[in-house]
Amino acid sequence: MSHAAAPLTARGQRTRAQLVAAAASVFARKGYGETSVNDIADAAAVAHGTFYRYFDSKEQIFREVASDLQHRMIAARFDDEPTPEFSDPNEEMVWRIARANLVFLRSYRDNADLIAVIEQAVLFSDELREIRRLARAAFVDRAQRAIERMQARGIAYNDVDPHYAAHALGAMVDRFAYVTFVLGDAFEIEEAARTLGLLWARALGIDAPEGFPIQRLSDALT
Amino acid sequence: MSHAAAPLTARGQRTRAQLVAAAASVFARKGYGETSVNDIADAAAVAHGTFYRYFDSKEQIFREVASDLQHRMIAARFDDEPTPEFSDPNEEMVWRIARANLVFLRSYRDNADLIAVIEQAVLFSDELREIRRLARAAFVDRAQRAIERMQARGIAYNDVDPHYAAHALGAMVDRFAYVTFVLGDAFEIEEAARTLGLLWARALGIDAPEGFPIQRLSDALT
Amino acid sequence: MSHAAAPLTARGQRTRAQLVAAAASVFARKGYGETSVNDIADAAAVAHGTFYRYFDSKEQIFREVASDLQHRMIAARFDDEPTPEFSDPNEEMVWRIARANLVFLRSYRDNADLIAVIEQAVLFSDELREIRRLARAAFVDRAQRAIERMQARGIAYNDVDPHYAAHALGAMVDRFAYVTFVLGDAFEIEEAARTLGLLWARALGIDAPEGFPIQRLSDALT
Amino acid sequence: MSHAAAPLTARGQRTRAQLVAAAASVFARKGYGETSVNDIADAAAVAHGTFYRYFDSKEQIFREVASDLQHRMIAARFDDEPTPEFSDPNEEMVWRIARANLVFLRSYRDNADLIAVIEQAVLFSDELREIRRLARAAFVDRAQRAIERMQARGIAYNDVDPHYAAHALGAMVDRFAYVTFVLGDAFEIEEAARTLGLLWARALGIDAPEGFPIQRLSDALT
DNA sequence: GATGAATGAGGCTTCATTCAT
DNA sequence: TATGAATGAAGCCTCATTCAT
Repeated sequence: MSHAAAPLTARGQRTRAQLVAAAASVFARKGYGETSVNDIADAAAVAHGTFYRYFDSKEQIFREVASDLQHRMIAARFDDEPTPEFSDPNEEMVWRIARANLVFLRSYRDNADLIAVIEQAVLFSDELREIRRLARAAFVDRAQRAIERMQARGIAYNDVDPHYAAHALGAMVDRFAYVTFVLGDAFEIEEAARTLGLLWARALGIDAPEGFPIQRLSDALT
Repeated sequence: MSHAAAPLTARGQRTRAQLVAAAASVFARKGYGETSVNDIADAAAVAHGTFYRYFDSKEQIFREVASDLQHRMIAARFDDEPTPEFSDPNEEMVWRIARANLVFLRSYRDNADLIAVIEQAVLFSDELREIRRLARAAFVDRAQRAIERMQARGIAYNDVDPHYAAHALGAMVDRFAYVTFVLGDAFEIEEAARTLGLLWARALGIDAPEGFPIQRLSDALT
Repeated sequence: MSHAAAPLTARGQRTRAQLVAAAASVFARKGYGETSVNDIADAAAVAHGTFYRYFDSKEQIFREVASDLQHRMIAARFDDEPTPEFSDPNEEMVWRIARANLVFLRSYRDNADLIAVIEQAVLFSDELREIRRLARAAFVDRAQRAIERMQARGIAYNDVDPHYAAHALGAMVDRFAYVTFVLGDAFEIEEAARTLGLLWARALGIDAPEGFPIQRLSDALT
Repeated sequence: MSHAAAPLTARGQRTRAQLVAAAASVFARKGYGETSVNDIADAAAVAHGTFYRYFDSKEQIFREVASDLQHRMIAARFDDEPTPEFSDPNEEMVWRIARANLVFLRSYRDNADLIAVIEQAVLFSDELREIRRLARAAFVDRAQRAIERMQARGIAYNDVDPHYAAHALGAMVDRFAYVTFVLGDAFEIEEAARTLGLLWARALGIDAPEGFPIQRLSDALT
């Protein structure tokens, strides 16, 4: 807070950005607890004290790093690509779901180390927990509204609460990504996106008969 | 060096057990990083130095605490209750799934604080990660085999890989519990078990028509 | 290196004066040790680095602030008001002494915070100690000469060394002011001046019989 | 506070005492601000961390050192020596006052360095200021009661408030000692005690004619 | 003249671990 | 077996001072 207000010169902004980038890298590599302010300053190639010109504490820079990542993750998840033409609307829906999953899995994979550290830190920072909750909510709310629309149109079963269902299915993808990219279980990413898409769609009651072709999915995103 | 092998007197065993119990309590309350050996010794009402007669390090006692919990969680998940009679086999299947979820959610809830800490610690201990992986595998393997049986009997769709599917659905329940009990999002536990059960069954293709009654579930488990 | 000699532009003089004023205020409020160069620069509304264009160190500006105050204190102590007419020369003498005390107590009160800080700093700066010694000497010498005159005229006892006595009585007033205005013991300022005046006069042997009226003192100084 | 309750073994008590002694010595030599915990630990010949087993902070050990000294000073001031026989009661009174001053000056001299540091620190520690106030009060109250008795018996003038007078005269001695032993002005200690005694007595109105012999004072105390 | 960025020495404190009793 | 004293590495943070613009 003491530093938030200071308008910075170009040089100052550069140094600050170096620190943030360095912090992201070091946090991802060593985790929150094992990272010292010294490590960050070293990685940014500035003197120890310089760190404190821009941040009050290790926790503060971590919040910034975490917040940045959340925003990038949300942006990635919402950044729609053009949808190819489908004759069958259900097919299109499954395609959309699977594609969203693929996008998410890819951006998760690209940031897995840092995500893992944030996941860890969420437990001892209320502020971070709130940031994380908002990021989750942004995604879950969207899914929830989609489910509500499908229920209204009779495409999805009406006997599940859209809020619960959206949370559960979001949790499925989220945790699958965690297990895959953080804990290192071996899954193939396109196959995972296809499977998650089918499970998700069918769980809601969307008619997605066996043998559904998901091939065009990866084609479209390569 | 390693204290594991030393045979202990009755008094020694008592002291050791005190330490483990105290550690579980303190870790749950303060997290791994914030817990000091001093805290544990204090909580166990033994002198600081006594700790090191029984454990080589803070990490070692944590592994023991974590391992204990995993075993209890696995045991809870597998500890089958008698199944009521069902005329419809699909209904029975959904009932089994939902009940398993309920059992899991309840044992998760009862240990949420400690689970959270373990989840955290998994990231900086290979050994802990392995313990966690095994616990997950025990559950996922079982689910996988169940899916394989259902696929073989034509109850479940054959176009998803049972391994992927089992992982994904396990992840769904796991993460849902985490969000609910650790991060504190407000979900009602029986409703969650019912929803997760339906999503799980339908995702695989099990015919679970709308309005499926799950009432008997909570009856059976109260 | 030394900035004292540099001739300054009008703007420079203004900045320098701002720094000195700001320093006096901050030192008074926070003490020497707790005041940082940053605090001073902030209070003067100049950039951090600007400070070092005018002063070599925190100690240097403090010496200037302290020295300024000493000079003002000395000036106040010597700045004679017109003496009212007295028929009794002893009465006049007590009046003079009491009035000098009152003047001193008042100027002490008005600068108590800063005086306190200087008192503190005297201990770790030889230069400051010397300034302080000179200020004290200016006052003590005057008192000493007055005592010598009174002894010569047979008004005061001759069996005390004027130097010792002047020091002791000066110390009395000085320390009384410190206890009152710095440490915060509750004394009423006019009553204190009256008491100190009587004690001072009688200590030297000046005939100041009981019930000496000091009323005109406060009248004259209001 | 965290350490106050711990009962210490003999070895622990030894170490603690070493630290206190070392601290007194270092504080006296370097002042409060310039003394680091490291300095104290070094002087006590213990490891840095050992300090924190016994004290929470530099401030805490300083309070203990200061408090110890105050108690010793008070004890010295009150520790009465046998009074020689006097034919003249006024002479005896002056003798008592002068002797008290001499005792005080001597114990001040023996601890001047540390007293100076405490005087300094009083300004930024409320707790210390309170300790100091109590020590002063103990002395002033005694003097005040003595003055009241003398006024009642008609030995002292009744037109000064005993509380003000006691404070003022106490301040005189206190500050004289400070100037002499801390700031280093050159005064001879027995002569100072004699002068202070005469000034004190005469200030109150005690009849102490010129040429009062104080010789027996130093004889009695050597 | 003024700015604010950068430096790095130095202080405080914690705590996992070892040791003497 | 238990105790609690001792250790010292390691981390966080401040701030007087210098430097480039």
